[in-house]
Amino acid sequence: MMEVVKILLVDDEPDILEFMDYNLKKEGYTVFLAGNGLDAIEIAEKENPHLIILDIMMPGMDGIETCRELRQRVKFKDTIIAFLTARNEDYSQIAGFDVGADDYIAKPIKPRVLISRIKALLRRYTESGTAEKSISLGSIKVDKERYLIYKDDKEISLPRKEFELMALLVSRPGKVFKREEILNSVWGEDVIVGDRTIDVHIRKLREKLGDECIKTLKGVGYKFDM
Amino acid sequence: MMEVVKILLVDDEPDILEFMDYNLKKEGYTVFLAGNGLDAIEIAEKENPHLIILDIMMPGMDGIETCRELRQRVKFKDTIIAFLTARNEDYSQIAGFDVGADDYIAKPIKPRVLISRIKALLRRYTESGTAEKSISLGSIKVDKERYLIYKDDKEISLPRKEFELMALLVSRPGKVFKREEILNSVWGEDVIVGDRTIDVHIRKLREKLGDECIKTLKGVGYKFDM
DNA sequence: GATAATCTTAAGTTAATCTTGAAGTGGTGT
DNA sequence: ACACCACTTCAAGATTAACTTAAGATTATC
Repeated sequence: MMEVVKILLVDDEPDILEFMDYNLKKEGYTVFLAGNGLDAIEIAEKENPHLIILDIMMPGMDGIETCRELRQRVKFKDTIIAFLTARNEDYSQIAGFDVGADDYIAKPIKPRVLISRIKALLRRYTESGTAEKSISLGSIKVDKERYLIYKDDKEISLPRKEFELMALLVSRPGKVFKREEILNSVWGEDVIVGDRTIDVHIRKLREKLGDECIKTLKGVGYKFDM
Repeated sequence: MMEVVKILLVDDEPDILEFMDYNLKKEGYTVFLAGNGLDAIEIAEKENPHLIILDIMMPGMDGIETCRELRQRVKFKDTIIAFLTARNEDYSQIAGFDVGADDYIAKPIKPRVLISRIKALLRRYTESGTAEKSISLGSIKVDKERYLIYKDDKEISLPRKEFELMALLVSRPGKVFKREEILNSVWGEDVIVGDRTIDVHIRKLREKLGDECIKTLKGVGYKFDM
């Protein structure tokens, strides 16, 4: 199960933000707020929300534009994006779906309807199995289904052991994995390989993904950290 | 593309049925009509519609009840069911999602919104790759009904195993299928065949469809990718 | 039942990936 | 400053999985 569900709300009207924020927090969601499209993208980049709710009508970059912008980054390929729309905005709704939105929610918002919709969206997300299949952190995304790493939207294909090692490190960012732990999960309990093997694989990863992201803790192990 | 899309409309008000019928037929959908829940189930059983739009408020068996009834049959597990709901029917909407509905559409219905919603629903269906009859990607199209592959509009006929293997890979483009998974879905759980068998079938596919489209991930499996 | 098509296997070949040892680097403690 | 230790780096060699081919087994078709 998903531990913490992060939702990013984007609307230029503070009242609406506050209202939704209140209702969603009450349900136990972690909520982030943005008042415009640019802020939204920035926060999304940092927080990797599971769901983004975008108001269509906003000054500056509108919801549709923001959505298009988000969808261009692989990182948000699997993020659920829903539009918030005032009644009678026929055209916007149509354009919205073409831009890759997953749903739209009509204003005025009724709390129970809102919650119900969000649950439905998240359920769909979880069921499609996307959740556990890919993890993204900062500019790096690990897609276990495709066996691909994305770095700054560039696709990087890694050999099996390297990929599995990477996936392990990324699975708990910041956690230090002892060499012992790494051996057990990537190589298996009973496989005997020398210590150099890990080093070399780490080196290959650093070569391909940049030196910064994997840190060495001398005498302890390695950790993934941005 | 899906050849014929069948939609079943269920409402007790003939005006609404006629109105939606007109608009959907204009878009090229094949439409069936039912005036109540029982008829709806009967027609659904016979026609296997891709999408069922149910009015919530109906005399006798209401939309929610009908939906629950439909969802109990495996046959309709993957059918998209949407509710038609009058404004302010808060409670109904919530109950609707719990019953396994995929969306709801608010009355009064506006043609463009209706069409847009339906397209979005069908797209979601297509993308999740559920019970697809034909899938096309780039220059390749797989028609499961006719057991045919088209490449650049050229018809290619494949032997059964080859076709099924191809269909499996194409069903989730980009996903890496492990040899184990391939064996289970193409050959069956309990059939024992050597590992080389898969290789050979893959080779045959590459021979006929070009080397590029099926990629090998050594030690993991194969994936279809354009 | 004969013929053709398809499927499976075995064997040799090729290529990607993994592993290792040796030499290099840098920090730490005495 | 020296020695030690753990990690890094490199490149050679080992290993493993996949490719290829052809032949035999099986299945469908007439």
